[in-house]
Amino acid sequence: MKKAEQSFFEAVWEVVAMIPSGKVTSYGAIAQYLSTPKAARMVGWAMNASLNAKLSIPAHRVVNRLGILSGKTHFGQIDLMETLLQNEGLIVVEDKIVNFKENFWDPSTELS
DNA sequence: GGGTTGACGTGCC
DNA sequence: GGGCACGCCAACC
Repeated sequence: MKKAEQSFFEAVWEVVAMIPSGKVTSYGAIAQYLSTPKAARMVGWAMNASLNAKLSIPAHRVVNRLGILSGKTHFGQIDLMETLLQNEGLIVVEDKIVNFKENFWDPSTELS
C-alpha cells in the first residue's frame, strides 16, 4: 500500500485520511510518524496544498501541538474548522481544543 | 542552483 | 505562564 515515489504531501495525506472521526492529531505527530519530526512545517503546508487540490481529507482534525486551530484561517470560513471539530464531539474554546489530550490520535501509536 | 516561504516545535527569557 | 527567537526541511519562484 506504500508507493516509493510518493512525495511528502501524499504521505501526509494518507496519514491524515486515516484519522478516525472525533480524533485529532498534531503536525509534529504526523511528521514524526513519517520519520521526519523536524519537517512538521511541511505537514501544515501539505494540508494547504491538499485544500488547494480539493482533496477529501479531514484537514480540520490536524492541529498544532497545543491543540490550537492554527490553520483555521485557511478553511475559507474562520468558523468552519471549529464547527467541524465540534460536530465530531470535540470541545473547542477560544480556537483551542479543550479535550485535546483525551482525543489525541498519534499515528505512531495507533498505526504502529 | 539559490533564496524565500510556511496550518510547527523547542528552547530561552 | 506568555511571548520572542532560532532551527528544521521540503516545495515554490
